Amino acid sequence: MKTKEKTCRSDCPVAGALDIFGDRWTLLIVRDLLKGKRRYGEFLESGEKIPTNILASRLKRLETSGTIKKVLYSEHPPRAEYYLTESGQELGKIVKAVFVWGRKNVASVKST
Amino acid sequence: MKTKEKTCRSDCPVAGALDIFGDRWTLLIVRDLLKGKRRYGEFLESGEKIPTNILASRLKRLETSGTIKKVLYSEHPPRAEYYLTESGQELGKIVKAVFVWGRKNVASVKST
DNA sequence: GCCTCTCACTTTCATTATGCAAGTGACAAA
DNA sequence: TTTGTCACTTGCATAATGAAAGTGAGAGGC
Repeated sequence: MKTKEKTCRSDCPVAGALDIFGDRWTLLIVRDLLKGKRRYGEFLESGEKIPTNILASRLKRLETSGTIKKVLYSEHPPRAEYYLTESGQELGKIVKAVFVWGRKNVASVKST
Repeated sequence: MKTKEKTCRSDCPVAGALDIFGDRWTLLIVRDLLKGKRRYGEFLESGEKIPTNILASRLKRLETSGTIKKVLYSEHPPRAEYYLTESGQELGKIVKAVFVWGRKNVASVKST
């Protein structure tokens, strides 16, 4: 019955996907996960310097959408590591394609 | 000499690419271009109802980055059509991958 | 026990971006 | 002359972003 949890912009899969990762930070987190980063503090260390509140909100959104999974490695104090789910791995392929595209087509990056 | 026009977030190609299309609208315009849409008014008709000022700013950014090209089909009054450049076509492949990912992994879209 | 430190966030708040609506300029048609 | 269309631009209220400080749950040293 409940097909949609909230009013969507459209029924287009591209729009739906962008509602999950259509911003300047989310795919950078996926990139870091592909690099093997697992913990909150590690994501903060990346060169782009994501603000802590943004990181927290994006991790939450990725988890809610089933793209990543939060796994506790300590109960007391609560400490967690983040992993890509299967759909997250598939999103990883897109991130790799974005990497290739950016290396070839972004002016400020082409000139290595 | 002038390697970067402005301070970038990092030298990562993914970050550079997201500075061009990392938002909730830009890839929808590319999607529409893939569908054969060419004119301003056509982009406005899409189901997501992009605001006119956002559309104008995104078209400008895509043109500046060399992803699309604006071609006048009338001088007086000035009327234009937009086309994907070569790098835009390559970005189109990513949009198609996003479509496939979204259809498979976005809850509000899966249930068709 | 007490103090300091780390990790993983949360909160605050000024700044920026978004998005709705109305306005503008250049014509074409009636 | 009036109306209409296309492609934007402008104004403004609201929402998102981002810098920085704060919080809570312990761990480790003395």
